Amino acid sequence: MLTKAAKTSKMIIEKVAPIFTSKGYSATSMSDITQATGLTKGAIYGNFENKEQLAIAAFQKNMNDLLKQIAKHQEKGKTPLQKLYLITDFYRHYDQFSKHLGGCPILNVGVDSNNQENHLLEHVQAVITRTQHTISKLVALAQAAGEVKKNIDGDTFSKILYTRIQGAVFMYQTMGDRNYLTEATNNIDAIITNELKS
Amino acid sequence: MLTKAAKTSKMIIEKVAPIFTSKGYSATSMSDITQATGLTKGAIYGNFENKEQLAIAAFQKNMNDLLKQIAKHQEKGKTPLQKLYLITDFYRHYDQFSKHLGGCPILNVGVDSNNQENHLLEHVQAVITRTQHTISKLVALAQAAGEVKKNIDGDTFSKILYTRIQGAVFMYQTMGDRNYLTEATNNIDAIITNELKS
DNA sequence: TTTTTTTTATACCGATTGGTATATTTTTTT
DNA sequence: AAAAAAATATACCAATCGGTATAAAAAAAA
Repeated sequence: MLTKAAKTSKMIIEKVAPIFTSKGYSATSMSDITQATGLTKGAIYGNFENKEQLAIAAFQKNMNDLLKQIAKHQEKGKTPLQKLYLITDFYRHYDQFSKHLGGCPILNVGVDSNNQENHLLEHVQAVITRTQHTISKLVALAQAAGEVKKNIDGDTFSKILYTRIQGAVFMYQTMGDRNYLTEATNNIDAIITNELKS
Repeated sequence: MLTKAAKTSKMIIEKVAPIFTSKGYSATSMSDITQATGLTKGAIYGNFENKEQLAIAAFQKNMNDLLKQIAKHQEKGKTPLQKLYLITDFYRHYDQFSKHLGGCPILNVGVDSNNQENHLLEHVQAVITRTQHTISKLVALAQAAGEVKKNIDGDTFSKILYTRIQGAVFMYQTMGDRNYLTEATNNIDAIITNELKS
């Protein structure tokens, strides 16, 4: 069973995560946090060391949600190649998912924490590296299964894919036009079909 | 001749612009501004209505610098197609240029001002729209000159180009790896050569 | 050069910032 | 149910926030 403290911490993180993601670290105040949780500062600081640690916990919660959802979305695919298509398919409808996260945490926290004194950037970098690695391994599996050409470099492809998706996410968010997501994901699918597929 | 006031305003903007771009609106304080300019708050508020107006002026200064530099870089090209290649070439070395702007103002201010109460986002959107239009017109000129296939849609291409570049800029900034810029620009050049060129 | 206007510095404003000591309440353990 | 432990609320802290009234200084106009 979860202790009372653990439950409260979880509740705080859930309420606060979308605020940090949408407003950014600096623009999110402790009073935003007490207001959103219905708790006082004493309670918040009883559960978290300081604002930064809370922001890190919130980011990790977002990452957990995101990566879990991507993994779940891939379950529908049977072969590695199908799973690859399902990653782009996840981002095709990323507007719906990111909405309840308060925007894309990778993009928002990545930009927000750059040139800042907090340690959030390192966490963002770790997730990006990890995700690219996942895609790269998927390509390797697809190659082993004979679905993808052997001369394709998985690392290079995963970087291109990730870069293009994040570009589309940025454009979607700042222009408010989800067509950027559909255009980019459709285009990546075409690349997979035309250039990767054996 | 420039009046004293105009000179001071210009100086303030120049000193302050990279701070706003790198730290973001909310994390940039008035004391950051007085410190960077060597002036007091009285002088700042004598030249600018408030913090937001100063941030807008700083953003517009950055945009002026950026668009002017892109235009200048294109001068080396004689034909519309050559100018198109020179746009991607500018972003190939965008790390050097953006450094003295405090990062990419489009990316940083675009993300930072999302879900915020200030009016910066609208300015970012206007610049993006304008830039995409410039690229689109360049494609039309290249088509008129017989350099680019007639069936290419300039608007679609400019969106793809811009989205990919901003994705690369984001990845460069948050991963600290300028390879993302070279990879993306090389790849776009390949698309121009293989798919656009007639 | 004197007067007028503009620009800047000083000193302040109330509000809010992140954070904490302590008392009270609520859980958990016994 | 009583005692011990943990979690929360209250009240506070100094520092800083963005912003302003006013007086001194500097520039522009006369």
